[in-house]
Amino acid sequence: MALTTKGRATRQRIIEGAAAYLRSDEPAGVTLDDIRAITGTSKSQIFHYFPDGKEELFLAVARHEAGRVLDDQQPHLGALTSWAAWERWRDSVVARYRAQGRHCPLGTLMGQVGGTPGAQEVIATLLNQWQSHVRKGIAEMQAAGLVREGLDPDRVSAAFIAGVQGGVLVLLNTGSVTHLEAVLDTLLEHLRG
Amino acid sequence: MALTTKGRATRQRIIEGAAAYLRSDEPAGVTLDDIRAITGTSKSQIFHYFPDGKEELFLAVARHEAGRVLDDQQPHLGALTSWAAWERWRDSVVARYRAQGRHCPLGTLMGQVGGTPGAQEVIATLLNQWQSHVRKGIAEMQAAGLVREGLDPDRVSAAFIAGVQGGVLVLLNTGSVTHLEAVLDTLLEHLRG
DNA sequence: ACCACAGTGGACTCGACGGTCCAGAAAACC
DNA sequence: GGTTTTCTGGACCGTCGAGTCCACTGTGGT
Repeated sequence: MALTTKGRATRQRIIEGAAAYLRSDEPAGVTLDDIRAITGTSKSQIFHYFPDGKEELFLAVARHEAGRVLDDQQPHLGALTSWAAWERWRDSVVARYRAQGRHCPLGTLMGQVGGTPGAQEVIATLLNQWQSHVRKGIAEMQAAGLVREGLDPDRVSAAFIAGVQGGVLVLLNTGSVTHLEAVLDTLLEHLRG
Repeated sequence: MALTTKGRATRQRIIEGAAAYLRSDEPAGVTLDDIRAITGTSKSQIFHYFPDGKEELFLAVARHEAGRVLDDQQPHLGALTSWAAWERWRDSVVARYRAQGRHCPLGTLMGQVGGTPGAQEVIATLLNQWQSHVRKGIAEMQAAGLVREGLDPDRVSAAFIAGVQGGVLVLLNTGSVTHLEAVLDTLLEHLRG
């Protein structure tokens, strides 16, 4: 599929429009027709740019959103080299998900193309990158002698990832960020030793 | 709706059949027709016993499954009064979800009746009960002087709940229990001080 | 100017699924 | 035993949403 300038623009408009839509309203369940309406396109355009239809489109949107997840935590996530930096990161995560509230673009997407290999790959990649940032942060703190020696960066970073995911999950269901804060603070306390 | 003995049996058969189906196969997405086929009932029976249709039925199944979640952790979850008991609990949680693998009956149900108040209430109740068991365990360990004094049972139990949820979420996506183990072990280590 | 191909609109098909309806079987109750 | 209510089977309906098709328009190259 050779895309002209106009074509690329339309394709991008579809992805970003869908992403924006997911981030705003939307209780649960997006249809191609929703996206069509939101982005001011026609059926044929969607299938022109995403020949495999729903799955291909949703995966593209999911990748787009997955990128945002990490971007929204920058620059803090990329430089966890001091306790102050860790605190800032903690705050940015809490703020981001508090703002997002009960909506979860990625969650909604996964609800529709969940089981497919492509979807799992998107999530796995996101979690891996996320965890490796945290792991790197722990290792650096360790190298600087700021963290108890006995800690396994692999294990603790995995705990952070699981904790954040769970905190967000609880937020999605209850609307409260206390669990997210609790798990982050508890793990940070444990890091401090 | 006055139910006869036969009626109660049929109603129960529908709920348990649906629950069993969710626990076994099922990639994502259950239909009333699936349940009808599995349980050997007819359309009219389903709407006879669950007049509000899909939502009412799925909520009943969700309540049924939510009960199992806690039951499967007993008797350990109810008596977290020693480190050995905590270890047994940890193992039972890991074992339960390892066995469950990538299926998540409750998750599937939530994917279909997710946003409704009823669904959120089921989840909120489950999380509350779960957390209060853990909180009680922490308080008892504290009272027995087995845990560092400074800990806030509320906060740490919240962290445990978030951690387990997140660990399971990662398991669902990646198929690996390492995150669940990591977060449980890290939090236990933190409890030990 | 022409032509080939990308881009666009929108009507249409087709299947899936939730929900309705009614007629008949089986209990329960007197 | 007869009547009333519950239980059951399954045909039927309406809607919604993914994906197809084709006719038309714009664009870029020569």
